[in-house]
Amino acid sequence: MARASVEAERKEQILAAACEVVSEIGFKSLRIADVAKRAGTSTGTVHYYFDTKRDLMHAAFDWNFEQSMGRRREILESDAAPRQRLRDFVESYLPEGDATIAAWHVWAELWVEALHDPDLQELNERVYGEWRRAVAAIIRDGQDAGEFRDGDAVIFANGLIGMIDGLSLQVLLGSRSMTADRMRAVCEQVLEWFFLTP
Amino acid sequence: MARASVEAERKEQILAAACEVVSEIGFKSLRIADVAKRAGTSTGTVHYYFDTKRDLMHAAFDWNFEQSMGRRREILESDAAPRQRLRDFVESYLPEGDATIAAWHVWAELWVEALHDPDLQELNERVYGEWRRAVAAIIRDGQDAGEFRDGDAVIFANGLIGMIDGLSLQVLLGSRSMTADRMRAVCEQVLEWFFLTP
DNA sequence: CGGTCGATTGACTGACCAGTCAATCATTCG
DNA sequence: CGAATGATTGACTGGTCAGTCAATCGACCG
Repeated sequence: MARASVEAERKEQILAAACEVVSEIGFKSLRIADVAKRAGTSTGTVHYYFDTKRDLMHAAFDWNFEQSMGRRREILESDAAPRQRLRDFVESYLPEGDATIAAWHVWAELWVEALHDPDLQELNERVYGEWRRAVAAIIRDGQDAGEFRDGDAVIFANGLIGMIDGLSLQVLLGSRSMTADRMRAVCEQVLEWFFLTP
Repeated sequence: MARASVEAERKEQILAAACEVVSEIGFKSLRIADVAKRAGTSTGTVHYYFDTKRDLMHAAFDWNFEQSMGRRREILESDAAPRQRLRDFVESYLPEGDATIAAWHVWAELWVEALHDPDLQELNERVYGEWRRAVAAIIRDGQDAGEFRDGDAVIFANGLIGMIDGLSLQVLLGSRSMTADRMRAVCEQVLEWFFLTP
């Protein structure tokens, strides 16, 4: 059964292609034919692995998240000081560099699609939960170490993540008043207030 | 030329209908026929006033913003204390109540559409600029009155607005962990840190 | 070698919908 | 009244595309 690997490999190709296309032209404009072309295959093959466009996109959104999380595993599992870990985490989400920007684009498309799709809301909930837990854990570590301000870690985490999402959107929109550098400055300022300077 | 008023009135009907439909089913699923039906007219009439779907949606996004701003004029121009004005402003953006939620939906659709449409990016830039100026002005008032923490008012404004955007998205997505009430709590906490308690 | 079956292809179809247009209606004005 | 012009209608068209399918390929095995 050497062919079992073909399925996984081909699916991965197609999902990566789907994410690239979504990031470049948006979900609304995406055609199965675009994905097939990008994946170097035919529309028939795309449909062989994913019954409907909706199935394909759900899988692609899921895959996009797994990839993003994978890229950050190192930071989250690092044993650096809480301050550094939180700084690294925030830095890694700044919409800079092709991979990060593309992942943000896909993520933004998911949000809007999810407004009218309970299954995607579920995916968002799961993913957002992972973020929140990861950030809250760092914050609790920092509080235990006396490095961070006291207060409800979950509220801090929600505020920080929300801010990152909102600012990233503006950066992605090419705002002249909110560039990645300016976003970095805002985030650093917020972290500064949050860190206790003994 | 009594008929000049017809144009404005009909356009308004159509734009309002377009926003309702976008908010209910999303831009991607919106059909001109849906808008026509909602406005109580025909597809022909919609096309009589708006050449293309794109024209219609741009005008609708614009209209949605004007309406939102209109609903907040009272707060922004109030002569209440800066603390109260900032609280009222934040409160008015919580995704609660049909009108506010619908406006947020439309706004979210604009964001994603704008990722691939420079004209809409321009609209976002204009609108976001107005927000930022309004909030920064309140913050400066508060700082001058010695009620708010010192620091760059623009950075504060950007951070606060970004956070509101990001949190609102999660609320709109029906997140169990981010309800309007929880968002209110996060915002209040942030404002609390920001206000000086003499 | 020839049979089996997973994988791949792309032409095709049926549904959908933005935008057009010829016809009709309504208001104004000479 | 009866033209002229603005407003409205909805049937229709042309193009688009998701999903289907019959044909083909090619790896593996007996």
